[in-house]
Amino acid sequence: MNSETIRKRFIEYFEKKGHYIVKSAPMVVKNDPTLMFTNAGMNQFKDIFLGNTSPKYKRVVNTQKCLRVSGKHNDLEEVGHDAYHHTMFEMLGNWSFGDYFKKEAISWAWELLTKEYNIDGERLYVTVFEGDESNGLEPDNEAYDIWKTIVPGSRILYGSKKDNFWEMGDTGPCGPCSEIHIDIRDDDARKKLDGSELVNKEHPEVIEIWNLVFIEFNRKADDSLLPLPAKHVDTGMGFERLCMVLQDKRSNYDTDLFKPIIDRLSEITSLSYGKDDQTCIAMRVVADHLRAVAFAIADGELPSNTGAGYVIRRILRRAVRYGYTFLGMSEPFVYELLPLLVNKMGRFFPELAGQEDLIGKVIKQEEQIFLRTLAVGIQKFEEYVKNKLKNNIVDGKFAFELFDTYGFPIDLTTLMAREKGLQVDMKGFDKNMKKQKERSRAVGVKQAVDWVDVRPNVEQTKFTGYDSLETEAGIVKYREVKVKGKSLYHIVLDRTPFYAESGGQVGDRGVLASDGGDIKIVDTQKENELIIHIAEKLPTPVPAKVIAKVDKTKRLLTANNHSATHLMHSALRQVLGEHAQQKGSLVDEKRLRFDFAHFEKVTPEQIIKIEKIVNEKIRQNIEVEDHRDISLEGARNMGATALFGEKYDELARVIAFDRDYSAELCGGTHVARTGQIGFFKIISEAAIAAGIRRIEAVTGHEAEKFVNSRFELIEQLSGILKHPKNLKQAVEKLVENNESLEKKVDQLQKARASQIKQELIKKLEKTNNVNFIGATVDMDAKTAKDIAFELKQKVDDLFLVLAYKHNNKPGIAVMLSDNLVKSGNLHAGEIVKELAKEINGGGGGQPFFATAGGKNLQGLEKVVSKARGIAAG
RNA sequence: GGGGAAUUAGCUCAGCAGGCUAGAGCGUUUGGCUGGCAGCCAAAAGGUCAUCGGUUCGAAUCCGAUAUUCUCCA
Repeated sequence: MNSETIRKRFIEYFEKKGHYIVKSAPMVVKNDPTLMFTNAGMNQFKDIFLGNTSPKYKRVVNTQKCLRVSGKHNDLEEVGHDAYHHTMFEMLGNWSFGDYFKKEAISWAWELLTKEYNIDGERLYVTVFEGDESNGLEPDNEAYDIWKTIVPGSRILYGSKKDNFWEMGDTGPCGPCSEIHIDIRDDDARKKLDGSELVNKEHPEVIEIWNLVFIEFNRKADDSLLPLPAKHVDTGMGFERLCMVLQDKRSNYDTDLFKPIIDRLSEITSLSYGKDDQTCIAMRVVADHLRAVAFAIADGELPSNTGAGYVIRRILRRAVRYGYTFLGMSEPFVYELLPLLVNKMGRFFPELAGQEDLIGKVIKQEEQIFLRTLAVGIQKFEEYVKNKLKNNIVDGKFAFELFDTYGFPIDLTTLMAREKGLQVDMKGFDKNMKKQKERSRAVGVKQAVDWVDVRPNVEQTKFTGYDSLETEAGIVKYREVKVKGKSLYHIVLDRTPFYAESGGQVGDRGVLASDGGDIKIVDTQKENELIIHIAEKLPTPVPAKVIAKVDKTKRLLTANNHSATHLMHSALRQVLGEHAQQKGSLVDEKRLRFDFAHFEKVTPEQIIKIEKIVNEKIRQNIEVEDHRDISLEGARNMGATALFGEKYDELARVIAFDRDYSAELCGGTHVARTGQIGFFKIISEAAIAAGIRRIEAVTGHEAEKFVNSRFELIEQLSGILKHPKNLKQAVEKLVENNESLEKKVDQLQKARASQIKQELIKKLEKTNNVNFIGATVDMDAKTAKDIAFELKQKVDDLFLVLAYKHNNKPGIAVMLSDNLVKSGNLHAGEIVKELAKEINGGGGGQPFFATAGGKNLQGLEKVVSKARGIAAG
């Protein structure tokens, strides 16, 4: 059975049992401070479990793209070394939100495995929760009794809290779970030792394939458990592992999901898979990481040097590093594997197939950048070995510097050291690494505190901000959050006009007014579906009722920019082509920033065209069409632009300005009529990544200001030039004149210098085989230096002392011919120090040329006479 | 969000225990030689040493801020 069929069967089975099919949420998580990437199937339903929102369907089935590379689940360093760890994987799941519970979940799981997938039931073992006294939890006898009707007791095992009690995190929904394990050993091995002995014992052939979680508690910050009002089922079955079992393989990497990629790798590298250990590991690493990176980019997360983008960069770099070290690849090659992945998964995940070009380009460029980083690191290493190596040990501090500053992987340093018969001081490296981590962790620690409930049982904040900017509201709950020792307060209301940051639009500011005083809201953020008002101060007592007022000016200006963004998005596609899709955006009250896919610079002509179209639409004063709670299907029929990597509910909102021109799925706030935007002006266009460009633009008042400032600049320039008829010509002429004048000044200065030189030569005094020139002159240090160097070329046996005055400060320059320095035991630096005493100063320099500065102008004459004395010996 | 590093000619970089009035290779231009596949020889042009400020007699070099880029950690 191939992987596509396996996935399809799962989904269709539960669809038949009344489950609604939900699309995989994007792998990259937005609006959740605790999570960067989706790391479990339940992530997108978290709000339902937490009671922040009510489910639209009680039964749901899905396959979820997951990435485990950071935080609690970090599998990155494991990947490649065994047959089953992955960074990115799919989690198949069926869900019940307050609907069916243990009985159905268990019997359907059994039926699907043994009937649909034809797995031999004899090979399956199940586990149930044994209870835990410290939490006062009973054994899960209910699950045991249900299983007892299906499998003999000898194949039902009790498991500990570690294996059979599932928790979302330190706090939050949790409950006992029941796992299904499979024994895929051969018959001989099974006869010798019963599979039940090997369950949960890390045996590679007796493995868990499905976890059925029965969520019934909420874990509080004080570690106590509260029963939930509704009980839920959350199941997760690793898709890659299931494919391995059903395709009768011993490694996930032998399934049709990975084999084509590994075969191609074999071709490219001319190395065979399955022989050398290092080669196999490297190929698995590459095959796995390709998937993670490609899907992340498809979800809109580009490699970068901060946050989630940095994690993506690291994954790709790990692949390149293994390829470089163990597969001999010193040119980009990962991107070449992409078409195979698209061929395997592109049909089910259109975001992948639809952006193949872009993903390939981004990967290729990223590979090139990293190979360059490696080359620099190798050079630094060679230099170090040549110049600074002591006792054949590579200093840990240096190894860390290579890693920390130049991004050179430590295992490559070790490898290169070994090739030269050197050792790396790993203790020193670890010590520095530890310091770095402590530094980072010391700041930005967020303390999670439980919410203080003011009025429980309010399900979800009602957002009223599309229609009004002021509402009476009640405070539902609040909490204090400490960031960097500073306290911030999070407030949740039962209804609010405040727009929380999302879809690129910044959060609202404003006040919550009450009898007890106003609460100033500095920002509004979303945590999943929860709208959080952020304040720096909270009055005591915390008022129960407030009037929530949004900062109107900021909101309106932001709306201008947001609507203009939509108008521009359509204009971009019209001018550049349909590929110019949104890749990111930021809208606030000052400007709009828009990133989109495009492979070359947008020409000035195209910019003008885009501006023209947008301004045309503004002047048409189009009324907004605001379709709320429209079905996804309906939105699509309207021709609404949906974006990859955005998470949308089943019910969407469509914002249209002239339906044929612009219709987008959008949750933001917009103008009532486009005329309100006033004027649109692009102020910059630049590349930000491979195939991604960024436009910044302003609207209304800001745009006016921008144009005016340019206009003013021209006026000022024209004014400076006394308002010529043709400004451009006048400037050109000015530049020309300036050039020729500069040349003339140059000539004159040279003439003057040569005149001074002549005069100085006239003052030459022959004493003691030395040609002494001493003079007090009026010039700056630079000129004195110039003259000194020129005289050195002209006069043999020169002993020159220039005592100069500039800006009412005295200075001395001493120049000696080379032969005097060599034979005469003279040193300009020493001489100038001695002379400087006369002007209350100090100085120094090289043996043949030195300078000094001081304070006493009166001493200048003395300097010359004293110098004459020295020259005379 | 925090730490480290880099920024010098069109390109790639050297110079950085303060002081050779800023160098190399490639590229460009000019002249000469030469029957090619990076031809050879000679010469020239090309630099606010990222920006701003400070220390100093003197800063590409030391210090601080800013910008951009790289990089590690969270």
